[in-house]
Amino acid sequence: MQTPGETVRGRRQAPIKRAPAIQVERQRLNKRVSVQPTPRARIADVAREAGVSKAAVSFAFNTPERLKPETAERIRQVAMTLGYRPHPVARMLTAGSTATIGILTPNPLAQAFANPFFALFAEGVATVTEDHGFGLLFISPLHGSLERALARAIVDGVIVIGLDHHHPEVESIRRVGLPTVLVDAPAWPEHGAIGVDDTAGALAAARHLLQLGHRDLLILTMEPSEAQEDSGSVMARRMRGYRLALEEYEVELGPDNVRQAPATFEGGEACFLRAWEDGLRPTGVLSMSDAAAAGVLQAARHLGLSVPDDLSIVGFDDLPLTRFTDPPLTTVHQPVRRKGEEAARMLLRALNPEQGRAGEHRVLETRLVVRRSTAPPGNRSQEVIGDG
Amino acid sequence: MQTPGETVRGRRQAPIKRAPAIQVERQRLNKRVSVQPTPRARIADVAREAGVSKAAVSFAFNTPERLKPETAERIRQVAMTLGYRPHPVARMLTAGSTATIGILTPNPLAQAFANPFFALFAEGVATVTEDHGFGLLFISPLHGSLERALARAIVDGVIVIGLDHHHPEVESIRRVGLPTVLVDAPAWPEHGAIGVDDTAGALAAARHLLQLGHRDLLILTMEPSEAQEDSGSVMARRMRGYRLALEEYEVELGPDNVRQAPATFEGGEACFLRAWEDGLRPTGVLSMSDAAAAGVLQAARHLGLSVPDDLSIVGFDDLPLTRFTDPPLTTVHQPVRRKGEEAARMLLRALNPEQGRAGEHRVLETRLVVRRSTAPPGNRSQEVIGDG
DNA sequence: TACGTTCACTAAACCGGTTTGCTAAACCGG
DNA sequence: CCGGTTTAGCAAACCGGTTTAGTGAACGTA
Repeated sequence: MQTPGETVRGRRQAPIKRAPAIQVERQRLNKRVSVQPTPRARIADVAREAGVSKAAVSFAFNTPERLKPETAERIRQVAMTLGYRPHPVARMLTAGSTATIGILTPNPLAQAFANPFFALFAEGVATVTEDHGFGLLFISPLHGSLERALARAIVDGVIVIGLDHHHPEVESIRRVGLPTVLVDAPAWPEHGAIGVDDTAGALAAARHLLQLGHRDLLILTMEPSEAQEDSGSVMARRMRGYRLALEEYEVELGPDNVRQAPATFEGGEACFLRAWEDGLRPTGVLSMSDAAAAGVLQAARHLGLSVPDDLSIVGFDDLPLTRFTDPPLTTVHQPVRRKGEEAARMLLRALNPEQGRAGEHRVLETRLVVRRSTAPPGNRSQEVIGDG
Repeated sequence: MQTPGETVRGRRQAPIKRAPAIQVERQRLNKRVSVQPTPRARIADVAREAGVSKAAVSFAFNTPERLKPETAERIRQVAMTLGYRPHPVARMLTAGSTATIGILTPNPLAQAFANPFFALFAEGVATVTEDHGFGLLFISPLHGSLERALARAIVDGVIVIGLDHHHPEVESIRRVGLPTVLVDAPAWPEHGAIGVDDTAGALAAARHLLQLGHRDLLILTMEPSEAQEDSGSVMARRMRGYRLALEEYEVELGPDNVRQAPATFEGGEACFLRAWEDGLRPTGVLSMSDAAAAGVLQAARHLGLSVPDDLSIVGFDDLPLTRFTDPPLTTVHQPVRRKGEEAARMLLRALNPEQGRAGEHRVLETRLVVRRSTAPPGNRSQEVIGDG
């Protein structure tokens, strides 16, 4: 009852331990069994089959010039019929590099992808990495733990987006010592970083509305809200821009007038509707994301408000979709795709230490793009809360 | 001159071969040198430092109950101070699984991400994979070769999207024997597959326009165009739906009236403008993607055409953005996100062969969603080409 | 005191490749 | 026919972990 092959007692992970050899043996005998999930051919199988050493097989693929042409050809032939492909993991172990870089986000991926901003950023990153032959792995918290996800991640380096000081994960990232580029995050001496001038952009956005005559504003911030006023996060920097403008115009902001909404269509829509129910009647909305701004547009339509006559809206990001909304959205432009490209380039540079300094720190520009979602305040819902 | 350690002659890949040990040694002596890119601590370093065997270190992390609690603690302590994290690649090599699944697309990633459809699909996939603790790797052609990209890819299985019979890569995917789920592709006996009823959706879309009275239609197909009429690809199936409706209404389609455009905003916009320049004056547009349809909307605005009075447009996909366009887009709904979820679930099932059959084949439903981009044809640009 | 267990840990094999050092045979000129 | 150089290919070490089989000490028991 206890065949020598019966040593299989490992956990479910590797139910066939020594078995593959036998499998392949059998498979070779009667053409193709393949009821099982096809035990992969290993280099040793190819070697045996071709009557050469493992080294020769390796050479055949990597440095064929070390072999007699016909030998190399024969080996490749055998490999093909066995359906052999070098096990990428094993290969990487000796190569020392994974040819993959990671994009790390503190939010669940489902949420990240719901904001077109993320896809656009990824597009930028992908352009560069693809060009250099790198794969792209998305790293997000697994079962709530970013740390665990990071430990599993098979990458040569990571691009971290949306992580501020308050995430305890920064420390663990730092500890593993993976080459890193931080995007939209507080600078970090030993790593590269890239961001945009959030404060200036927000300042311009707020000034625009104030200049038009708006005095009752609603501000929509983004998801992770803790410690808004601290200088670390994107949100904090944008908030500062808004506040600066408000101070210039000596406009007070009610505590209820700063609200947090996920940077998604639904998030913005729901948030504005709730504000409306709470009795707020702003004439202008400053949203930290275009996605949420588009949602507000939707909510306004739903409430029978005309944009921009009854309500002005300014977004942030200048995503492609802003040109399609009804009306086209006034927003703060930031070079999202380029941010992705630059981040990727910085990281690739950090991977080849000799060719460039790590620890670079770049800030790209923002600028206000005025479209048709903003206008001087109308006189419809003006007096409802007029406290000025 | 030739120290024994001077064997370093390998390619740039591993410039420090035997060096790390020395490095770490030095680092241990004078606190922290770290001018170099921080040579990672290996399990042997931790073992030496803690005065135990490699096995013990491994146990400390994976099966601490096999160690005396204080030993485990001490080891973990040492590991922490050395900044040790188990090399994920090495770990995977023995584990036999990578805890990562791949999404494979035949287009460059930059292009894929430019179509919101892709992000939405990825969102669906991510929801499921994340839940099961799997990472997500995007695989796209590296330097033009999908095959090479696939060979490098460190995944337990792949979800293939947008690959039809005409891509020679299918054969190579098949050969490596990776668990696979095909999305929107012709079924394939040994693998799972999932798609939607494209033909029915397209049929409904075309019927809708024809029923409204449109007789002069422009059809926008998607990127890879070869062999459109063959039944394999999504495009072919949708085309069949369109043609079926046209036959029902006995409407002829000029050869110029089927045009190919990338499934992006810009693609649709440029394509319609070109058609217009070529003298085409359709009253209705059938687009195989919402992205291109939104582009057409843009182009129409640019040309001073009012939608739907002068031009009716029907998209495909029912992406979230269709609700924000001006006017909201009539389109064929397909459950994109759910398609991603189901594909992921099928693949995960295929990875645990015992718990479910592979080779499943599902077809989800489509349905027409009428919004405000379609109406009976006006009478403005009617007679320009009126040949009926 | 001898023996069987359990405990706590180690040595060595292994995962599947790549790379190094070496050798046997072929080649080559004198 | 001999010494030196190439050529073609092999054996073994290695990458950095995990896992198995095994060992010595401590403990309990008769």
